[in-house]
Amino acid sequence: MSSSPHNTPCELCASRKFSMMSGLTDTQICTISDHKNLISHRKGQILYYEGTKPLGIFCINSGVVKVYKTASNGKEQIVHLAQKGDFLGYAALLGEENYTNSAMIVEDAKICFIPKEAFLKTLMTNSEFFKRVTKELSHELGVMEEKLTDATQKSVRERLAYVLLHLASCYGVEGGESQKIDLILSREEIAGIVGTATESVIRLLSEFKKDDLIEFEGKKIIIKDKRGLARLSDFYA
Amino acid sequence: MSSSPHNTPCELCASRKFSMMSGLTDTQICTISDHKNLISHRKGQILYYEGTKPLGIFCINSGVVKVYKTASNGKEQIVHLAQKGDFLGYAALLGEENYTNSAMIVEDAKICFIPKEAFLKTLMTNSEFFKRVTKELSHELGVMEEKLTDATQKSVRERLAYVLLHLASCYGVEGGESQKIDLILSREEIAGIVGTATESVIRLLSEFKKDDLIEFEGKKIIIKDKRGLARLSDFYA
DNA sequence: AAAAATGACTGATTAATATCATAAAACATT
DNA sequence: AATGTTTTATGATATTAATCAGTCATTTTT
Repeated sequence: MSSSPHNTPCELCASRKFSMMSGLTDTQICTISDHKNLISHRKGQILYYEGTKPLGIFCINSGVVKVYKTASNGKEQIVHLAQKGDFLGYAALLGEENYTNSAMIVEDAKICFIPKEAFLKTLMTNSEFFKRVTKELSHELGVMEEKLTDATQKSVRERLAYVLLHLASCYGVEGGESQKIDLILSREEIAGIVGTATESVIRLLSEFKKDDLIEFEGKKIIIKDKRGLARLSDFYA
Repeated sequence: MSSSPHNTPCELCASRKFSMMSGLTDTQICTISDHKNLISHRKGQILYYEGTKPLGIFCINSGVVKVYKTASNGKEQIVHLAQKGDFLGYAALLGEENYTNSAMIVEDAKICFIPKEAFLKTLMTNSEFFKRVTKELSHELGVMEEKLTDATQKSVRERLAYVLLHLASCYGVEGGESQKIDLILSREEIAGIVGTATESVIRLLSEFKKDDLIEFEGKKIIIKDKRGLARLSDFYA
């Protein structure tokens, strides 16, 4: 970790428009802006560990972070992939408990750390912000329930197809017919998102490639047939 | 549904001490108390459907409610079993979206309906209450992430063993050595909690019974060997 | 009480997926 | 370039759990 010489105020931050702070007035976010601290992180670095005490929250300026839980068999279940504008660690803070998951940098990132006090003060004095955070939290809960339902009721093939489409919608860059997922994930990480064994992901990706649904460009995946994958991702479609 | 003649104010409600309203002063909850409406529900009745617009929240006075999602294959995934003191439907309200799940009465219940306006007003004017709701929401998110991890990384046997222990901790009544789960759930509902097929639950319960881990008393399950089940519920124990 | 419907259970079979083993490829290090 | 290391890939096998089919038991309806 190295502290950046530049510490752009939130008011001028380019990733703000993607975040829960978009639309708030400059004065409303000044407490946060004054106390935050931008830090650069390299791939593989850990933001925080499950079980430890949260001291503040993280706001992603650039890069990608995986939020995951380590199961008792040692495998990682990735519960969320966070990118620019996303806040991390606020649930543990608001839940007044230790982190229930860990966070690791997947793609080199610039991340602001906002100390607990500054964050909570802003929440308490700015009900608009508090409402947004709560709204986000509520939404995340619904998303997680959906993931749970998919995990128990859909096959690995369906889930993988869905994950690819979802990744494309979040990290996709257009290329005519096809769409490239502009994010490098290992097969093991994809398995961690889907919730399956690495070998299963490898096999299914090969199958998808054979069926002309996807192709590979270096380590990145290109979606060639969105409709085909969508069909695969649903039960009866 | 029949409106109860008695509409105990929240201040005097016996289930309050289990709820997010415990510890709040009487004046703090008066807006809610003045606007709530107690209704009796019978087993099988629906509180709300996934996809519909929330008009308020529910506070359970007695009885049990299953909160579930219907998967594309038609099966139910039960995401939560709610009992006295639990609030339902607030995530949809705070997330400003339609219900992302449905709720059905599992055991005859008395439930207060608190209109959206009264609930939101109380939240906005009582930051202590707002904090509690947010705390609960954050906690639920962590719980759901844990369930997702279990669903993808643990076997059906492990999950069922865990579910039984969890049910015992929530609905258990002591009986010397053993502990009775004082709640009638169909095999299909247990399958919906675990996230598996009904037949698998039936088979595994028979197995658990054969191994003297549990026994049946009518429709209820008695935990005979808590430690044994705990051992089964973990990966390497 | 008889008939129908539902829920619990059992067995057989199939399908999906994890696991184990090993090889090839890619990448990093010296 | 040679080496070690990690990641990806593939094959064989084992295991788990779903599905299908059918019986028995219990409630509900007629």
